[in-house]
Amino acid sequence: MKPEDQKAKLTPDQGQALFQFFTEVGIIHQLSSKLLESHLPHNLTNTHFGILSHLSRRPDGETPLQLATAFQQPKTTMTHMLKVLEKNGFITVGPHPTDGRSKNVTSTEQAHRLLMQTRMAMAPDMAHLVSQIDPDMIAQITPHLTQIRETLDRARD
Amino acid sequence: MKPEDQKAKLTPDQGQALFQFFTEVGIIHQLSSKLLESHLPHNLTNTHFGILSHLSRRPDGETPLQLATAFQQPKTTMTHMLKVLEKNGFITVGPHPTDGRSKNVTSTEQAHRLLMQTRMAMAPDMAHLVSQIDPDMIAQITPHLTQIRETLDRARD
DNA sequence: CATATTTAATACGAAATCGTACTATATGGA
DNA sequence: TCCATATAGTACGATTTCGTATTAAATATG
Repeated sequence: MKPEDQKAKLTPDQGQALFQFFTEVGIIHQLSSKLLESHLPHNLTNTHFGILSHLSRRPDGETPLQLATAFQQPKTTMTHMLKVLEKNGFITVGPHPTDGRSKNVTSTEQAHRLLMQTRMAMAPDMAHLVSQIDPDMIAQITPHLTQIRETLDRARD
Repeated sequence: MKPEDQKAKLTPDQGQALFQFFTEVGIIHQLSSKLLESHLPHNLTNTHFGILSHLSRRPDGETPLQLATAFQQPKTTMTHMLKVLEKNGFITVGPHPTDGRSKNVTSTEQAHRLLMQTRMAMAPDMAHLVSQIDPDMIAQITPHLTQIRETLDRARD
């Protein structure tokens, strides 16, 4: 093998390490989702909560398609999720101000209350985790995760 | 507030940081799952692949319940997934040698071929990621993730 | 300005998820 | 041994997921 070999090469160890990494990420995701959902009304998921949280930071609202892409969900799945949130009074769905094909989704006061309430309810769990995990370590790791996420995102061609 | 205050306290910043961390983990999980699934037969998921991979390291097989707990899935979901894997010839489900209530699940030669093939197919993607991410960083982070995963796991009471 | 193409959302149906209830087997006392 | 209780798996049904096809509105092109 010449050094001018261009192709990026993957050693078995590196492949192994990446798989290991993704496996841990997957399990953490599942466990943390369950932890969150244990404090939510039983028909609401992690993603529902994420949508409400996202909308709370955007008072002008978002379109269903924006939400679908933000949360990596198929449009049709988002349609259904929004129907659930609307039926439970956490969002209002109105006409889009400038695009007649679209809709405008905003969160309600009730959603705001749910967010506060849920964060309250999770505080003890979070405190427990922080007592076991070392928040500095989290703070150090997160930017790296962000970078990995961005790379994965760009790689989705 | 006296110093002998016992309760673990959570600063808003720490809560914020944890949420941020879990959010990144969730997105990475989704993106990496999609990446893997793009190289799998279209009716197989991340979890199916995980099951086959898990079984390939256990020639004596596992019970459905062991698999369900290993992959954080409800028993009934596992029943369905195994039915799919069996119908596609990736596993065989036989009687349990010592427990009449249970079953014994083993992976087939065809599953072995699928695993090899899929890892092959993913190699270029993985190599691309490694070229952008720095494998040492992954190697450094993963043990911390493992620790967090274990903590979360213990915390599920 | 007419019309072809693209885009946002949904209707619909097939499949997957998962909680509840049930069956069959195992196990731990009396 | 007999029976109470626990455990492994599944049947079933309500809900969710998501791909395909459809509708309606926007945009581009001539």
